[in-house]
Amino acid sequence: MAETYNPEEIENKWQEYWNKQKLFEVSEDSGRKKYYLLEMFPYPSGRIHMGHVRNYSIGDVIARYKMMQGYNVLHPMGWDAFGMPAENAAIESGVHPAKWTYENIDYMKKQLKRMGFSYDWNRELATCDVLYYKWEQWIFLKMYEKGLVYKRKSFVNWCERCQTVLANEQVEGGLCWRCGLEVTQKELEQWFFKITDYAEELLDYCDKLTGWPERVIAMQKNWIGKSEGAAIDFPLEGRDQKITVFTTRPDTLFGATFMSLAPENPLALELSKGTAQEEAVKSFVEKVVKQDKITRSADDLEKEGVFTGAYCINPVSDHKMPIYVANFVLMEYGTGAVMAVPTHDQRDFEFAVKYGLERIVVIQPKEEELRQEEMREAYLDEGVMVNSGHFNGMHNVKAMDAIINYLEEKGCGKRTVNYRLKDWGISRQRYWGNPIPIIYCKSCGTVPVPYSDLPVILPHDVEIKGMGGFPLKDCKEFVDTTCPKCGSSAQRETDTMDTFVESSWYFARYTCPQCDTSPLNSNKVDFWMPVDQYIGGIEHAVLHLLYARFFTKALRDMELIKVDEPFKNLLTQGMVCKETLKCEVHGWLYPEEVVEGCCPHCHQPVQVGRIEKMSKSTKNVVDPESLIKHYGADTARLFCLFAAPPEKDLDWSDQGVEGAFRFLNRVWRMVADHFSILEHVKPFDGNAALDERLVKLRFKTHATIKKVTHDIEDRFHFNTAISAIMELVNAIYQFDLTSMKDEQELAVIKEAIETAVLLLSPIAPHITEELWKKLGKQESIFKASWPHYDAAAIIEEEILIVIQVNGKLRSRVTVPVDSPEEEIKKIALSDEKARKWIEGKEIKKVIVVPKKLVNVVVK
RNA sequence: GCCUGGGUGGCGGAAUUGGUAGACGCAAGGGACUUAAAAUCCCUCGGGGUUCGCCCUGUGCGGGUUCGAUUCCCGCCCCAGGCACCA
Repeated sequence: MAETYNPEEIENKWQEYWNKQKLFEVSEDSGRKKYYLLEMFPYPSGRIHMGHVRNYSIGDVIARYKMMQGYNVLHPMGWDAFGMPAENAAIESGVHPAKWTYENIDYMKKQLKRMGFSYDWNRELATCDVLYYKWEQWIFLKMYEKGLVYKRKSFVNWCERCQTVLANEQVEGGLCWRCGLEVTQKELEQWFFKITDYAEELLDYCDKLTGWPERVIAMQKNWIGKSEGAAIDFPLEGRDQKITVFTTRPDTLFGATFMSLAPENPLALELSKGTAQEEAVKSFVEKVVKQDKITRSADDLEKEGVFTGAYCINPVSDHKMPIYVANFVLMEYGTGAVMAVPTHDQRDFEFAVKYGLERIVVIQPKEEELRQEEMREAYLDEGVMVNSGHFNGMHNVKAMDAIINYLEEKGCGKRTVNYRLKDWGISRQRYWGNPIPIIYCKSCGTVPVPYSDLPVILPHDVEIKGMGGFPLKDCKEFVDTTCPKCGSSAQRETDTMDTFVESSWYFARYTCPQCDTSPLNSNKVDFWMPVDQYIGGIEHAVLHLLYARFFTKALRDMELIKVDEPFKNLLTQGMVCKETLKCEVHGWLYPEEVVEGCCPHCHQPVQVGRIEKMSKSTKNVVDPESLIKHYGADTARLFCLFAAPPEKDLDWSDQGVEGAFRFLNRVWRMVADHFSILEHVKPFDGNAALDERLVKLRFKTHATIKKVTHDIEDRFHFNTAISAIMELVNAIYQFDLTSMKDEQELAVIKEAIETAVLLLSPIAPHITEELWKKLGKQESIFKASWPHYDAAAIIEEEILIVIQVNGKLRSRVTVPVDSPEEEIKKIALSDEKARKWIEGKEIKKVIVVPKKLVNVVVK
């Protein structure tokens, strides 16, 4: 009896071998074509999860496949190591974030190694290492020099009890996630990156990213949110001042009967000052500004407002427009002021009805006549201009341009483009992040840290408390410094950078992770960039990918990099999901808790809930480690790749894993049970006549090479590639090797087996490496080249032709492949089964599709 | 509301350019091997009918184009994701 498949043993063995052979270490001085494959790096949370297993398995197949195709493959891995969980761990259990992070990295690195991924570990980087964040500070300073960084006041979520800033995702239903107190908005000085400078280019290049999924492009475009329109000035009554608004509907300008200001707009308080409205405006503004962002943006928020007591003048109609403060106007979009056209904007309509404001119809539809007093809602569609001075009678769409031209001539407006995209606020009042390299001096003001003084080292000994103050602010040794300009005592900036900053350039840093003379070594970065294939979760479709694109353009303009875009091709993989179990009383349950289908606490029957993303909170996670322990890394990889195509969500199935394991055992036995027979057989070289059975097997072998190559190369559809390999293995199993003596037969089978093993190797690298050796090979299977199909072997002499009558399948016949159309037609018409459906009817037409089918149309 | 995807057996999914719908796997059922079980191997497996040859029907729903539609077009329903008082 041959040895059985023991994944643990062989996986460890080959992982060590690859490591010793330095199989995956690459450099740029090679004559081979480069291929840069990158998967999104993980946050070192403690342990890898199934999402990582899936993401990195997909990447590893491509990396190994490209390697076997002869490419010089850069496949790095590292750690997105700054961030809040480390700080939370410190608050909860007193571990220092650095210790926590590095211990997690150690553990997760072991787990990744245990999966057998083909990383060049020499290039490993952790973003919390001084060497990495030093150069990020350098980039920050460069951006500061170029005017891409600025500081301004901005609102943040603030918890008064915890005395801390909260990220949007830490606000749960308007309450602080930690203490449950109502979250308020607090205005703080914040650092910003001027991503809006690149808005147009970021949008423009969306259409050039042909290797990106359409939906990601759509999301990015959506996020940038370009809209074209006009900026129009409204002079204030009785003051030498004006309000500028942005509108996409300049055609409705004659219908603008009042003005709405955002509560945050300083004009709101300014205009009401000294009027009877002052108090009302003040209390309204206070009330709205205090609300948290979630309550504020609720879709059922009642439209409310207050009159400011001031008026402005419609520049085209000279109409006197009351100025209101309204809770639905956003300070962040446009100018924080909106011209209100109640007849042609639903929000303005509702507001006007509520406060009894004037409505003037300025666009008339063709079908009916609008009367403002009968209108139940705003009219938003096209029509003809009315009540609009000399624009009357014009179609409103054409009038847009005409009105803007008119405003430009009059000097009270201009054509404008507005973006939804806002500048990127990067200030975080956190400890575990990259310190912003700025110094504040009483006499010199804001002073950037000189390049020669970098890095600004994040101090190790700080007290991390759950409540009150920012850890860095309380660290005197860090804060107190001297001004680089005048030498007098000064204070350091205590904000750290958003962790999205680190992930905005790590892909470039992988090309030269040790470089300490510059953020990027130009020879290396120019050799490897752009990333040929980037793989990661769809959850990063907007922010991370947009920021990384922005950084690449900014780095390009600093002449640190030559490419315009970082990622040539993008694959966004779906989530890993699993069935959930729920007790009506006790909530989510782990599968192992459930006793005979009942809740362990109340013994009520457990409901099998819907399939949801694996998550600790829904208790439907599967730990990769136990999976590997039980089945090995190859089975884990195979299952993840086989269960669904990468871009779709993957539904977890324990039986599916079992099936993947079963298949690997089947492959194992195919070789291991017969290797004494096969070891010294030379694979068939294609130079002799074979009997029919062997011709068919050879056909299958080479057709499988063709299909698997296509599925991996052009589609990343590993599930169909695997099923093709399964078919080949099934075909090989049709032969009884033990009783086989014919050399030619053995040669054809050996060719088939070697092919199956080769094709499977990027997917299940350990088992195939072992079997490759058993097949008598000396070198690693990953030094073998990817098989090419023999075109001659997949030429068919006879092919199956389908015979249809009136489009319905009636018969099948086998004909010589080169049969002329007339011949096929004749065969079809005389076919016994087909004749039953043709006889007694008039043949109207016969369609012959070469090599496919014949369709006889009868009446 | 707008923008993307998607809807195919009991389940995950195939069908690549308009040409045999359901590859491959899972589950289920049957059989072989075994004292027995596991493992393994073989067979069946959309629904309905059947004289076991086959026949009818079937890819969310309703139309259309075509010799022929899961695939293309129009209208609708449902699901998932993203965006959203964006002026």
